[in-house]
Amino acid sequence: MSHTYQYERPALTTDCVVFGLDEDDLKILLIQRDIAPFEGEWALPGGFIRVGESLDDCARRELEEETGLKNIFLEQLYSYGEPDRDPREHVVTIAYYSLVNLIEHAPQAATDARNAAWFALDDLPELAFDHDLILAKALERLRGKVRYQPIGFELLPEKFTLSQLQSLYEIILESKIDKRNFRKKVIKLGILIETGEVEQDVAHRAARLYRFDQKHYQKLIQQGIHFEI
Amino acid sequence: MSHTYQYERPALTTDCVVFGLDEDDLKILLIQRDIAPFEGEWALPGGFIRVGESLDDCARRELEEETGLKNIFLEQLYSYGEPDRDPREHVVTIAYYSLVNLIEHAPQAATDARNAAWFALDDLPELAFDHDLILAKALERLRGKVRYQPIGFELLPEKFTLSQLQSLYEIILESKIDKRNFRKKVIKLGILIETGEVEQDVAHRAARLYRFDQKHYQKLIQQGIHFEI
DNA sequence: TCAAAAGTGTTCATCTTACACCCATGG
DNA sequence: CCATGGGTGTAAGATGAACACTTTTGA
Repeated sequence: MSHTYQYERPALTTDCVVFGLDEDDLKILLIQRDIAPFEGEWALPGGFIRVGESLDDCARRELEEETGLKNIFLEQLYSYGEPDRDPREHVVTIAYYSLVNLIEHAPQAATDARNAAWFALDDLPELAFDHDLILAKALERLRGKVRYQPIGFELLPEKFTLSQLQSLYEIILESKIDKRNFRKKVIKLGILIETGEVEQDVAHRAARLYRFDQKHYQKLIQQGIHFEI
Repeated sequence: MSHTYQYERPALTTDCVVFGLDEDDLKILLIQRDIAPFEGEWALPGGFIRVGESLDDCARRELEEETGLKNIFLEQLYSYGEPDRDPREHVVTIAYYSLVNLIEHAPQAATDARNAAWFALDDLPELAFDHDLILAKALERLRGKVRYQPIGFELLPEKFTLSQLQSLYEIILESKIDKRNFRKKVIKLGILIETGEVEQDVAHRAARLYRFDQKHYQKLIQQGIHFEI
């Protein structure tokens, strides 16, 4: 079964930068390629777009097929189409980035035959294709966006402590934040709900657990409130 | 001459939202389609990507072919790939947006046979395909970005008055700005150079002309200075 | 009782906002 | 001399940054 067109067409793929957060590192999920080109090297999960499939659907499908991840935060990042970015032929890729919380989505290997693994950002292998470029763009987007949209919550479990939230910002933005000022600020934003619960099984004073107030956040946005951390 | 592939492939295009600014309106440049589908309707300039051509190159080429515009500010916006966005077949488009200054790039008709025209945003015709969606995204991007990156200067002539600059922000952001506060702010940013010249042929006190200081801006960015208007 | 992290306010400097009048020019 | 937009400063309020000690808990 083959398909014929009047004019040549580039091939089309999606690729996804998956970010996860553990205790003290921002990590990304990579797949070890089992076919040429770049066989044996590490690459972003992704694959070819099917006719009749939307870009978002493709990105989600490939992610689930290659890593087992589903129902996660996913957002389009940028499209790459330099003619020589794939040595086989002209391949255009629509890149996405995704945020998952490593506690609920364990860093286990992939569901199918491929080898998937989490890598800390400062301990990355060489990446196949132009995936280093894509990763750099994703990081830039994450660092920019986390400051004025509450996407960071995607990296945390549903209930979290203020220290966890602060640590998230410190890790992503690579800078220290003053504890008292940080707490004043996020509390004043009014987008956190105190659950009334506290941490369990910690060897020190247990911290209060909070949830992100999605509904109230939406209301604030509609009122044109400018959120910034 | 035809081309055969093992798997079906969506077609690939670029489309571009071109913004221009005149005295009191933000305008966009549209092309009247001369072939089906949507024959006779207005659409964003754009067309099919050639194999071996980068996405940016394609956007620039199409823009020049259809509107005569070249050497202008152009930036990738977002990619659209809903399978039914084009009634003919599955077409994925990489959307761009562009900023031109209407004084140096006159609102004349296109170079080739097509009919091109500038429309004020509040007086738009119905757009072909999902181009209304793309336009909305471009506007959102422009309004967001103009506040923290000096892209607005692309919409002005090389030398401009502070009133023109203020008017630009008022038009794009659709809100009034205090004259004294605005001037204090942009002067303090230090990214304007006084040319020493003044307006000519105006029926009132002639305003000073300024230029955007690209080099100094780059230096500030490298120092991590956060620019905001 | 010790270690480890949670939790909490005040002060000072900076930035933002609101606001009104004289100036220069051409017609 | 008048109409038009150009150009300028100050005061009050809001926001951001710096900073240290007490509390709770489990080991």
